[in-house]
Amino acid sequence: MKKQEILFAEAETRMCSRGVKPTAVRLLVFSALQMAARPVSVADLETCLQTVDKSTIFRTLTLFLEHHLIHGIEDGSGSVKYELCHGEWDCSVRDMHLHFFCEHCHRTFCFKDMPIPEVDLPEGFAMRGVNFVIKGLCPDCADK
Amino acid sequence: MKKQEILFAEAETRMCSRGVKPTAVRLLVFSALQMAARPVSVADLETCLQTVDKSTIFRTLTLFLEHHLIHGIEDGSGSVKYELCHGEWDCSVRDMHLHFFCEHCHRTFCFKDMPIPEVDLPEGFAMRGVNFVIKGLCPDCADK
DNA sequence: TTGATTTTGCAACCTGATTGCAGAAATCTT
DNA sequence: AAGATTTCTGCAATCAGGTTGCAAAATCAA
Repeated sequence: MKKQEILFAEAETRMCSRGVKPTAVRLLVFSALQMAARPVSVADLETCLQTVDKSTIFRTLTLFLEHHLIHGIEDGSGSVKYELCHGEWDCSVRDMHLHFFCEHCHRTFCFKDMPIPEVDLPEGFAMRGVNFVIKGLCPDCADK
Repeated sequence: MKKQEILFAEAETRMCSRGVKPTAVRLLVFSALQMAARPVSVADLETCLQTVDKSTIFRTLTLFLEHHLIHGIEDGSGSVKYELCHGEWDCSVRDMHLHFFCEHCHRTFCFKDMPIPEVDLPEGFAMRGVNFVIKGLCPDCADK
């Protein structure tokens, strides 16, 4: 079985388990996310999936978000980035990790092994999500 | 001395100490930030400073940012929010605190007494700023 | 097959951010 | 004080990312 087929099989399983019908386009979008080395924007996906329309990508991502297949990261670049959620059951805070945005090359890095620190909110505040992005210079840009 | 005069005096001192010329408009913007209970957007400032143009507000905030008088918060609402930096010397991570964005009423709260947790970045990454926003429901919206 | 539902592409729109430019205001020079 | 120079501000236009309406295409169900 080829790499692409394995990805599609995994994508299909995952989508079905969350109640998302695995259409051809959705499999394409999902596997693009599987192959991405870092969080990607709608524009990134548009570039690598030339056959698929921006609005369809957008709606697909919205659907994935609603069904907790992916989460979105606001890195301050002006466009939201998306990545697959690897937690077993939901996109809870425990499944998330830190991100780093390089202000020079504008790439966003995942620090997969750095979970979001626990926080004790004041009485009455209920947490449903979190966005923790460190900004600065990545190793490639450190001397710029 | 009236409240407004005290604010202006403080604003002027602060601006001068950071090398920003305290024009009339800048004093207005600065004191609006002083009086704000929570981080505000350009649109918020436009509303409360009807005499000042949006682009001037924008340029003023950009100037304040460059001179570390304020910092910007990306709360995921689509518009950047701004608040005064209260640190003595810079807008370093140590001067910053957590923010909470209510997904129902779209208000952003400051948790002034909750500093950003320390993080150990991988070798080669240099931190210059941070954006840590918790999302969920505030006490007023908790039962919605 | 036929009719209903869902998915997709295209084009248009919206909103916040950003810029070009010219007049107004402040500053400098003599 | 007057003119030259620089800085600041308002207006209008532009840009980019996000979002939606609508109709055609694809899928599903009877």
